[in-house]
Amino acid sequence: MPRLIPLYKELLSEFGPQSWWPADSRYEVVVGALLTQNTNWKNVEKAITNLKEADMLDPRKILKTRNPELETLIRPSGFYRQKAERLKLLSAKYLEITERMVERGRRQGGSGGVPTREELLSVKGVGKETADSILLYAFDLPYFVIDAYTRRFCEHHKLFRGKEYDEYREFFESNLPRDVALYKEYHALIVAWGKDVAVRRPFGPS
DNA sequence: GGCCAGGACACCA
DNA sequence: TGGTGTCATGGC
Repeated sequence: MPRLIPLYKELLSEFGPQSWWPADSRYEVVVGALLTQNTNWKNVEKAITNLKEADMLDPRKILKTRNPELETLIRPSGFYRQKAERLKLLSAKYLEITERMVERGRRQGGSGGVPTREELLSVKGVGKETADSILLYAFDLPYFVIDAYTRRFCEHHKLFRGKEYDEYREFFESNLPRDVALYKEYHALIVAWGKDVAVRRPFGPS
């Protein structure tokens, strides 16, 4: 466990609990995960607010809406044409997953039918980071989310040096207890750290 | 007014 | 597999 837990405690005491993901529902997490791709979270908030005010934060309603209307609502999040298209694809998958979970629960009692990483990755527009964000923050499954901040964090603290997304993910997952709450908070804290570093040292890490 | 943000994908060699 | 172009808004 190369210093991951001590570092976690340092981050927690410096930045405090982040309590991610900021959302009122599971579907809102999914929507946010897609809209935040290469975009400032502030812009995503505007888009989600628009969807809420239009009473459109519902996968069935999204699927029934024409693209131009959807594009107008999510415009602040950028890349709005492709995101509108992909939000529909992801909403269809979301319905498939949640209906399956309900059915499985009814049949067997309890949980089951949760999404797999593969089925999320099969949706056009859902890459590894988005898939893992959904698995972790929307479905409480133990996948550690890797983003640009996480790579910088590893570089900065000389924890690990790799190139592939999954190399980083496996580094964290194999060196931390398999704890969903820990995964959630750790990733959020790394983002808080990354934003803080960006403000204090605008010309890059180190 | 330029740079970048909680990426993903297509296309090319 | 590695590099490059594309998608687009809003804040600083």
